[in-house]
This record gives sequence, C-alpha cells and structure tokens, in this order.
Amino acid sequence: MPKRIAIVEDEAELASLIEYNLQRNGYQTLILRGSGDTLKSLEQYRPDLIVLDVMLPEIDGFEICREVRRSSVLARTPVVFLTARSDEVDRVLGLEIGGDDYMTKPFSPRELIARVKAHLRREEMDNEPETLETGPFKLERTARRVFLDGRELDLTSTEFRLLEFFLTHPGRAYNREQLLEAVWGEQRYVTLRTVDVHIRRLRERIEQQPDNPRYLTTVRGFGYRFEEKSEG
Amino acid sequence: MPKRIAIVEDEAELASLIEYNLQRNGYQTLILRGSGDTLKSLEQYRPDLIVLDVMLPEIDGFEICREVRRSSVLARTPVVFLTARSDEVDRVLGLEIGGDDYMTKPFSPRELIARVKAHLRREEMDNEPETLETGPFKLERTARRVFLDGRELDLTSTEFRLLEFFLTHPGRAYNREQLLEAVWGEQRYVTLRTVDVHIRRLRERIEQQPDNPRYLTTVRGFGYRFEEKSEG
DNA sequence: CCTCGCTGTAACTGGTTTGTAACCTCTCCC
DNA sequence: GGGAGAGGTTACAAACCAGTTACAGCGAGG
Repeated sequence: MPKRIAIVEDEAELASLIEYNLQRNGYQTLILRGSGDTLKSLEQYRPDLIVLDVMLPEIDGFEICREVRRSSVLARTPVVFLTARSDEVDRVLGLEIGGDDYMTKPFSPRELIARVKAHLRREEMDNEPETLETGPFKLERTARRVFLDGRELDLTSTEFRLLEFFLTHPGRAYNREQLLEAVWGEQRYVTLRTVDVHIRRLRERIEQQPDNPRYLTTVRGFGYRFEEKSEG
Repeated sequence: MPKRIAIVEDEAELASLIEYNLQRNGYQTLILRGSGDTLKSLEQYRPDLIVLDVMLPEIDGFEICREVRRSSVLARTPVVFLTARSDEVDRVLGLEIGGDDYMTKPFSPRELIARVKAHLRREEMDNEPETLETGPFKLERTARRVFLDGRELDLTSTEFRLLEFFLTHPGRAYNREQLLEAVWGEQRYVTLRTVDVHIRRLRERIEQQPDNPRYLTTVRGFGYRFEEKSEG
C-alpha cells in the first residue's frame, strides 16, 4: 500500500536526494532520466504522483506533462514541477499545462514532503464509514476510540489497527502474512510470529477469558478469525 | 459534506480542465454549457459556488449572474467570473459584484483553487457562530477572547488558534500533520514536534494539572484529542 | 537600540510499545 | 502414549514516542 512516486530528473545527484527523502518517508520511488521513452516507463510504473523537472536535456518537461494528461492511465496523476527560474514558473502556471504544483530550486526536503503529502491526501480520501459496529464492538474512526459493550478499551496503536482490521472483515480467516500486510503495511520487516504476540495482547484487552477466546479465534494450521456472532 | 461547484462554460476542454482541478481538490462539480435553462439547472443543483464564463454563445454571463442574484435559492451564492480580456474585467468591476470575484484567462489551477477556497472559507466564516461554547469553554471569535468557567484565559495568537480549532472539533483525534495544516496553514513547513510544544503551552493555560490533562488528551502513537465531556 | 514576548527547533529524559527469541503447551496422528 | 508441529506465553532489549527544557531568532514596542 505504499504510494509510488516517479522522479523525472536528469541530474543524478538531485534525483537521488529527492529519492532519499521520499523513501525515508515511506514512499516507493522510480527515477527516470527523462529520455524519449519516459512516458512509456511512467505508464508501466503507474505512479501515484510525478515529480517532474522542467529542464530536461532531451525533452521538455511541459511536453511530458502534456503527454501524461493525454494518457488514459496517467491522466489524473498529480504532477509537481521542479523549476529553476521564475519565468518557468509563469509557464507552469499557464492553464494549458495541467501541472498541479511547482517548486523552485533550491527547495527544502521538508517542503518537498509536505507538498507530496498534501497532494496524495486528496487522492486517499476514504469512503469508509465513520463509526463501525460489529457485534458488541463499536469503533469510532475519527475519535480513535473503541468500545466493547459501551466500555472504552485502552489500546495501543498497533492493537487499534489490528482490531480495526478485524472489525472491518469479520467472519473471515486471515493467515499471518495477510495480517502483516494489512496492518503493518507492505514494507514489513517483521517476523510472522510477531502476529501471535499481538493477537495475544489484543485478546487480553477484549476477551474475558483470553485462554478461551470468544471473538478472536485461532484457525489452526492457518491463522486467525474474528467471529461476528456474539453467542457463546 | 463536499462542496458543490457549478461550472458554466461552453468550451468543453476548458470546462473539463476546471472540473478536473476542482474534483482533485475534493469538490463536487456540475458542468453547464450556458444555454437558456442554465438558471433552472443551477437552482436544482444548488451549488455552493458558481464559476461563470462571461463569454457564452447563447447568453451573456452577466445576465446569468443577474438572474442568480434575483433567485431566492441562489442569491447568496458566490460567483467567480472567467474573462478573456481586460475590458471585460472593467465590466465585471462595474457591476455591484458583492462578494464575487473574477479571473482572467489564462489562469493557473492553483489560482482557481485558491480563489474558490477563499470564497468558500468566507462563506463558512459567516455561518460560524460568533461565540462558541464547548464544555466549560466559551470563545468569542471577533473579540478574540476565551473563557474557562467564566475566567478569561491569556493566550498567545498560536495558542488561540489551536484552542479554537479544538473547540470547533471536539472529540476527534488529530495527528500532528493535520493540526499543522489546520492551525498553521498549508504553506507552513514547521517540524511536527512543534505541535507538542504548543500543546504543552496550551495545557499550561487551560489544565489545572498539565501533567494529567482533562481536556487536551494524548492519543499515543497518533496525536491529540480534545475531550468534550466535562466529567472527571 | 534595547528589551520582551512569541515561536520553532534541538536535545535530553523517562516511560511505553514493539519485535524477537526462547521456552511451554496443546493437538493431532501414529 | 509419544512425537512432531503449531500456537501460546513470557521476558527482555531496542526502538519509539511524548514530555519537557533550554535556547536562538525574530519582530514589536518602547
């Protein structure tokens, strides 16, 4: 689930600086030098956002942007221009270009990240319901609270995300791999058995008898399942 | 909840470019070509803002604006004119345009969004109550005063804005990023941890025991939340 | 030109959370 | 009933995280 960002930049040093800062913030990156097949590479990579230098040796950055807008795959992908001079800014701001934002060099890494995040946030906008009721559980997303039979549960961040996942997918069994991907994210450097420990911790919070769980049951030889039935 | 914006524009390409940029920023849109039944469509859609081209083939943009002002449903809806030439600007300014605005082509997507946001914010401001009471707190917007149990609090500017934000969004958890955007604004690039310091300063003003806060609570691993409940 | 208050940042601290390994227990199957 | 494999449980160290303090830069106002 990490977002992919394409960096179209011919200066190797600047490109890797940008890459470094994006990766530090959990983004996947692809650097393109900006030659003739840039568009093809972009369409293949399908980035969630494109950082695009205006001044490229072989092809104009604006031209790439125009092609991006015309591409059915990429048309809605936000483009952040990098420009060196203010007269380029004027062209970025030209309506026909279709860029979403720009930064003038030199820019700070913090500014880069802030702008990237701002644009990606718009895309994410969840259509998930605000409150989530499953059996005797009630989870308020925006308040970041969970209640069991009306009593609020005191959960750590990981426990919250784990329970949130189970509450949104009740009745289904998940193996450890799937749980790691769903709750920890794709770039998990975590052992499979870590799941067991967190299941245990969560059971201690939500089960009256953690040894004989009623909600968070084990599917032996496979993984775990959250029971939506409330009967005993 | 998302704001609706009507685009009255006959050039299909320009219209869809505007639509694209508005939708990217979370707005709902409706494109009208500007024929005779434009007013009826507008009244039906009830937009929060209208983007209106001055030059339309069938009907004058100014005429539509006049009709909008006469309509009981739409009368208070902000109108942003699109004009190609500066002599049209004179005409726009010649009208009693109230809270309206204009943009000359070509204009940048960022400018469009900025203007739209500015108008909608003003709209919201007007709708926001002058005084705001949440629990034992009472905030007077125009006077820029806050009272806790009737005693006035002595807050700095940042503390005031931070508290104002929390008072208008009680019970919800916000991470540092969201707080920065809401209180510091989008174009501020300050460190995330700056939030912590201001939270602490605010706690010292509003909490009897800043170490054991009653209102401004920490959501560990996430951010902060203002509790609307006043019980202990 | 000086002072004062506000703001943002870095550094340090103490507590909490998290991931892992090691060991234990259960269950299934022979 | 014994063994193998799977999950349960525990302990612990590292990482993380928020609280706190100190301080420097800045701008306003004297």
